[in-house]
Order: sequence, then structure tokens, then C-alpha cells
Amino acid sequence: MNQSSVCPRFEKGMRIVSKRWAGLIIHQLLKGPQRFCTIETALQISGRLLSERLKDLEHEGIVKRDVYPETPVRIEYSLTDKGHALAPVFLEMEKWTSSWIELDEEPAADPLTK
Amino acid sequence: MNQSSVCPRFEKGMRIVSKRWAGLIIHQLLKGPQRFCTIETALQISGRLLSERLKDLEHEGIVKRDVYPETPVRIEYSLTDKGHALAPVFLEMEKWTSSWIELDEEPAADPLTK
DNA sequence: TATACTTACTTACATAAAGTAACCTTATTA
DNA sequence: TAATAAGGTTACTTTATGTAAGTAAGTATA
Repeated sequence: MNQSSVCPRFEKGMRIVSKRWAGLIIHQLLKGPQRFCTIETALQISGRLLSERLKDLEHEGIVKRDVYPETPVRIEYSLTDKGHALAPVFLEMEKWTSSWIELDEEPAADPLTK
Repeated sequence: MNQSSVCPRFEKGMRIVSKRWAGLIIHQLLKGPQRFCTIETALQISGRLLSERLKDLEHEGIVKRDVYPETPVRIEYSLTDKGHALAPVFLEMEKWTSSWIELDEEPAADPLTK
């Protein structure tokens, strides 16, 4: 007896996309195909988690991994159609954050201590 | 030196909304103000986490908590303007999930064992 | 009066996920 | 020969989540 009133597809979609880092990775890939280390630097995520999350997203059919056997090998991650279809979600999210999110004041960068 | 290329507001917004359960709670409250136990039942979330997450969201100015000193006391959670402003995000998310998410086949419900 | 019930939580504890740092492999360059 | 780079993996610590039981205030019931 399932008394949940939430659409199970919506629940599943949310679980995939709202997993820690997943949204930011997809958002980053909406800018175009990118290599592992580019994403790693852009998001300041650890290799361990990036690797894990890219595998998850590939498994969900959202991210595609292409190997270019150059030397040195180049591996590019990009979005599938399913991944690109998320663009409107992130567009609306960008609108919301730019209207409603204000940053905590961070201590002014001090070149001596930071 | 911050070499991250991601807009910090976007990052912060994502961190708030994509925290486990937060999205589903907001989505649920978009249907209208609701009491604790209604959300708990609808989402099948534990009281412990629901309580914690509602406090987070209240702290972020997304959720409002109203106490009606009836007997027994009634406490209603609802969205603030900031919370309501997330509606388009969830609308796009709903479109995406209905187009692209398919459910894993779950074992046919057996009234004797389930 | 004692017991039980309801809502809205909180506490205690086990498990899972995330974060951090060091290491690996293949190849390239100094 | 040593150092550097990409794309990871392994080992370990910390934090978050899940689960179950307990609490407090206010009825309602026996």
C-alpha cells in the first residue's frame, strides 16, 4: 500500500538531478563538452566524487563519455538528448537564483591569509 | 584565488534546493499550505528529517511556519514569495520527468506480501 | 482518576554518502 | 632519469541520512 501522493517519475527525476554535485555537473556540461579536469577545476569537486557522479549520470543516460585515442588520450564528457532536455530547468533555476539568492558576505580576500 | 567558473549565487541556490528532500518538500508545498504530518505521509519522509529540512528552508526564507493556537494546536507550513518563485523551476522539472524518466519495473503489488 | 491518543517534534544510534589525501598507470617532456 | 599530466582509484575520516523509540501538551475515553 503506497500512500505517497507524489508522482513516482517526478520523485525519481528529482533523486537523480538533485543528488549532490549532479546539478552543477549538468549545468557545467550545458556549456559544452568538457574533459574531466576542466570540470574538476571549474566546480572544485574532488576527482573521486566527480568520477562517481559522472558514472551515475552516464548510467542514467544523461551524460555521454567519448574517448579520443589521441596521445595523450582525450576523454570528453557531454550531455545526451536527455541531458540537454534539462536546459529549461536550469534556466529557470538561474532566474530564481539571480532574483532571490544573496551571498553571505565572505571575509574580504586577504592576500596574506588566503 | 577562486578559480571556480560557476556563479556563486547559482551554486548557493543549488545547494539549498538540491539538498536531499528539500525539492520534494517545496514541490509539495506548492500545492498549498500543509501540516507536518501531511507532508510526512505524502513524502514518506521521517519526522526527524522533515523537521530538520523544514528548519533549513525556514532559515533560508523559503518556508514559513504558522502556529494556530487551536486545540489541538495546528501548525501550518507554507511557501514565502521566495519559495513560490521556484514554481517555474518545478514546472520545467515536471515536464522533463514526464518526457524522459521511466520507472524501473517494480514487482507487481501482491496484496498478500505487501 | 488512569490510560490512551494525537500532533509535532527530539534523541540515540547504525549505516551510507561525501570529503580529503595519497597513490597508480601510461605517456611526454626537460 | 626525473618530473609532469590526464584520468582516474584506494584508503581513511567526517558528515548526512535512515530508523526507531521517546517526549510534551492537550484532549478523549474507560
